[in-house]
Amino acid sequence: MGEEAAGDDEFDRLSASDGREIVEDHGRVMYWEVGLPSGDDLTPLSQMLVPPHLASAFSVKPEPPRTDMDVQRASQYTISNLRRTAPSPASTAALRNFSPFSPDESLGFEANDLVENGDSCGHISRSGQISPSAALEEAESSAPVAEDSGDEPSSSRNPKRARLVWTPQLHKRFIDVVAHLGIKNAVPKTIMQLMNVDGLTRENVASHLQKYRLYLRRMNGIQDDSPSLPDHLLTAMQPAKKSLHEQHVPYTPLQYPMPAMIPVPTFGMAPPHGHGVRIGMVPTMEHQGDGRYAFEQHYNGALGERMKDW
DNA sequence: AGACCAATAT
DNA sequence: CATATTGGTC
Repeated sequence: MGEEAAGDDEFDRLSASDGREIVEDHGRVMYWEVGLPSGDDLTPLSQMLVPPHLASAFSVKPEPPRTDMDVQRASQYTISNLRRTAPSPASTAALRNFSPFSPDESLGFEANDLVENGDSCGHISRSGQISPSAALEEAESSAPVAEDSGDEPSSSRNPKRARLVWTPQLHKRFIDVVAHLGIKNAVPKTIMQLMNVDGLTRENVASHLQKYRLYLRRMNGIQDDSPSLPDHLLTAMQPAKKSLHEQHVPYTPLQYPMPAMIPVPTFGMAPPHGHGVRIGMVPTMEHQGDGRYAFEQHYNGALGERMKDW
């Protein structure tokens, strides 16, 4: 795993409510934009890059139109990779924050996007399609949010939360956090806090943690590395690496400042082979005494990929 | 009261 | 099987 490779210094808070302005803390990012064409000079998202006739002439499949959400997602992915790649000076120890986009404002847009795209599994699955393995190892993306479309159970104080689906991204976050805290500190509440995922509850984490522990237990009992065990699974589930300094990790280090990940509630179960885009609606929110925000809901990351056997 | 965690329920 | 809920314990 990337271990603590991801360091980065102070964090830059990219606040792009609508995709353009990049506000950040120390003017660190702005200069990247110097000299770049302005938005008006760029090709509109709606415009096809390859003209239809050319596409057909070369048997090129037309690219699905991109939406702001797509762009943001791609941007996050890029940032996330940059962070991991860039060797961080000293401050390696503590994993740093990364906060692609401000969570706040990001509410409105995806709801529509999702709705309109209803079934076009095309773009939604993108994040998960980066390649199955990639999805498990890298990609961090936000899950689109879907408002309960025409759902009754008043969105407000609905006591019934939809079942959370631990997508590979969510699980990855979980693993990262657990790995970062020692086994000692890896308890539900702390994990939940560090994961910083909107709508994720302590109960959700506790349950997952229980399962994870069982997995670990079963895992080291059977050191057998016969033929099975698909690599990526191993990678994903590897026992938390104890860093040399995990002993005392109050809170700080690993932090996912923004609630980019969104739990994916669903009602029905995933069809045999994942693919349908399930839209879960989640009622409401509510909250734990300490610091978390309320929530949103969502649709399923549609990554057909589920965690297979871990 | 609140958090953990294992057991049990859905 | 994956998650949620429960209940005993600290």
